Amino acid sequence: MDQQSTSSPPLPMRSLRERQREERAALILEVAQQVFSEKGYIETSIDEIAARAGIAKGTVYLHFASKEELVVALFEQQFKQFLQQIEQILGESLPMRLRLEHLLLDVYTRIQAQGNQVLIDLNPRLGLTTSLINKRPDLAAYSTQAMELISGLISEGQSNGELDPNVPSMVMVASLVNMLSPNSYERLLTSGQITPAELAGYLSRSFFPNL
Amino acid sequence: MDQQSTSSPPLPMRSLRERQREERAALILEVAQQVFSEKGYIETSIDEIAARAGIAKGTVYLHFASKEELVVALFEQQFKQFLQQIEQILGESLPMRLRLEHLLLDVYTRIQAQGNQVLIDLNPRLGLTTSLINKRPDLAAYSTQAMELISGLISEGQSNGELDPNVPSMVMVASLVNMLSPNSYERLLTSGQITPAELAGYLSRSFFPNL
Amino acid sequence: MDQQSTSSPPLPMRSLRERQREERAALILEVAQQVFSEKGYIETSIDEIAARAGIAKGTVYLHFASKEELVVALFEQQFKQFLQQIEQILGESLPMRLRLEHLLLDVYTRIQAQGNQVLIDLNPRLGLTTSLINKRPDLAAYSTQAMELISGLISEGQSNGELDPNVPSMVMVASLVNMLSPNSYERLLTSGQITPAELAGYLSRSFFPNL
Amino acid sequence: MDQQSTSSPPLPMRSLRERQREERAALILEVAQQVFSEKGYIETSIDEIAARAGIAKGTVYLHFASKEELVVALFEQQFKQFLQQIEQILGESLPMRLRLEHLLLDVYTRIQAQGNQVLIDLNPRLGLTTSLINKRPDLAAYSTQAMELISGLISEGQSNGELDPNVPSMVMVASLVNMLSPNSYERLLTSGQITPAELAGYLSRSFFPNL
DNA sequence: GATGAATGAGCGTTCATTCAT
DNA sequence: AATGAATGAACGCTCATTCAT
Repeated sequence: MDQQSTSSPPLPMRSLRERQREERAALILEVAQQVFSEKGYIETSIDEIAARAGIAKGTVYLHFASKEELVVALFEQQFKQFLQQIEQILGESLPMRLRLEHLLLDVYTRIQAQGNQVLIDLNPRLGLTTSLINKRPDLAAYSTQAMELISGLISEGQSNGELDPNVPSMVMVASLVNMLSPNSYERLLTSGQITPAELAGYLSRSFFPNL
Repeated sequence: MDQQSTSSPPLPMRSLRERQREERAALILEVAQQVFSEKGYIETSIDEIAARAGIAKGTVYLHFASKEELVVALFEQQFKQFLQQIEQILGESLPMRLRLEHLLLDVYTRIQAQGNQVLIDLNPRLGLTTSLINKRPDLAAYSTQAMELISGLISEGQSNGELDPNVPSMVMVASLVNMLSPNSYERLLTSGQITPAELAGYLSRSFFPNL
Repeated sequence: MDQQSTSSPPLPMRSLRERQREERAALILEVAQQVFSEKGYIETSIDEIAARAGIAKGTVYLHFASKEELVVALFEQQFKQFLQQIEQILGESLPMRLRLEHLLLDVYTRIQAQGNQVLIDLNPRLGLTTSLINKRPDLAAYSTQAMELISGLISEGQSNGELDPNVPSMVMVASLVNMLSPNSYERLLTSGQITPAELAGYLSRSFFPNL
Repeated sequence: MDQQSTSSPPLPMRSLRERQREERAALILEVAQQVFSEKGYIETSIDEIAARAGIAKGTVYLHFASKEELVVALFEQQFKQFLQQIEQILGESLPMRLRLEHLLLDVYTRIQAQGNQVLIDLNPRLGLTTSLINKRPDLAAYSTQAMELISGLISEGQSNGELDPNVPSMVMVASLVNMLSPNSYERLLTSGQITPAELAGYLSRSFFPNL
């Protein structure tokens, strides 16, 4: 009666299981994100992630082979989302300045809402150590891709006169990236001293002094 | 009669031992700086610091009461140097813009030479955890002092027209601090893509768009 | 529908695990008692307890949060047993002398069988340090309770003429407590030179010289 | 002038040095006694002994080969004193009861003045562990010698009718030894609830119920 | 002889990972 | 699949002992 598993349609069964599996993985990632943000990579224990997710410690290992794999999966998921966001915003048919401002606004809004989750640069705020980063050079590809998107935007701005062509684009890119993985900005935002829109506006102006 | 019998100066003896002591402490700090920079606070073991310094583990504890005291001593030493540097540069009788440029140049030169050691804000790059920082609220005083110096510079620039008074000074301070505890800039500098002077010049210009 | 699917009793499962858990804890306590008795608190290492129990060091910490908690748990377990024993014996409807003799007999029988485990007074034989004892003033309550029980017995004996009312009761209590946390008596017993019954009889007689 | 050491009379020189040496050793023993009494053997560090004696740590090792040798020397010194004291008191031409009372009075007076220093039985109060004691079986000889002295006294009392001959002498010896390495008695004395003379009197009476 | 800096074995404790159930 | 008890390597720190000065 209860052992009929092999004969009935395996597909729905499978996909149900698979869906459940994915939900579990997503839950773990979500909880992991929170705990990593709060405590940093090293001080976060698998125990705490499991406890907050309401599952057993061993279950985490059914989905992620190690703590390192877990943080890498999290990084990839978030970076992919971030890349999509950049691509979408940069693809809008707006003047370059407005697209930049949109991007900053978006990032800062999220930071104010839930702390910095952008993880650009394998966000050092997470306490990711150089040694871990060195173990996964493949992850640099994401960073590169983001840099290229931003580079393209900068170049575009320099060709059409919106940006000063005398500043090397790599400096502009670096400045922008710095604005996106912010240290001191975060404090301004989370302390409520300034709104994301205001901050985005002011910083955008420093990119477009003449506008 | 029986106490000053040797007639030779007892001071050199003392100062020799003391000098050796200080050299040891300096060596430990130097090695600790390196390892903390490479691996972050938590992943750095006293064992490794001792091994790299060529001394025994116990010897570290003759100079620093705990790992925490070690990192705090390191932070204080570096921050004091940094504050002196800021004070000296900001006190020069130069237009505000040149003093700013000088400060950036100085910081970037050091970063290029030896990696970021400025540690502004209990540099999260070291992986210093919130819990550690909360245990030593006294250290926040250093940060405050630096912020005030920078704040003063910004205000001065806004009053004499060198800086745009319409941007809130706290945003300008945050931008400047961000430039001083640099994420992406570091890569540009250590990879040799740009010189400190160039970078300082370009970034300064973003503060003074009209000059 | 989906939760009680297995139809078999979930309780046995639970209680099985719980039983195993308790057995482990009991095993650890038992081994700890032995090692503490042999070496004293400070010289006993968790490593040795684990090794003798045939488990890993970490496993000890699944049951007791720290070495201190372990010794406290051991103390409480034994003192509770001891208090129950005193209360039961003192509650018997026998002449005071016989109850006293019964108590001594009981204690000495246990000492002969397994060494002194009474731990009265946070037994200094364990090498429990003053600093540890000071950290847990709550444990003094056990001692107080035992002293009060014994005090009551002595007072009773003095009122009904079984004991000499001219000796201050505190001296009698101290003498009796000394008999219960015995130094030299232990040697007599464990060396087999005397039986518990004989020792109890003789000592009882020194309390009741006229009977 | 100051290098005439080899030609002049070496004897006084030697004995001076020797006397100084012995004074140093005595000082160390004295301080060690204090610290061991306060903290127990294991929690006492050579560092603290040296510091309290006002000498360098290494100097302790010029006089005692190890921490264990130090505590053994201390034990021997004190036990020898104690044996002398027993011998002297027991040799007095007094009725046995008064000699016993004298002995108890003497021991309790010292306990009240400075805590228990008798160290009988390698006093477990010092936290001396069985393992240490087992390493030095030779020390048992002191204990044996004291037991024999006390045994003689007891036998004498039993032959001349002062003590009940029906109680085996070993029980009486054990009781007496228990009184001399006192646990609960110490509290009575140091808290001032009773004087040494009173305590000695009451306990003596329990040995001589009919007097 | 005296010093005290240096040593390094050893301890209590944590936690990523494994595995029997 | 899910559990969570068990594991054991690794860490921060202590302190008896040694040894260059």
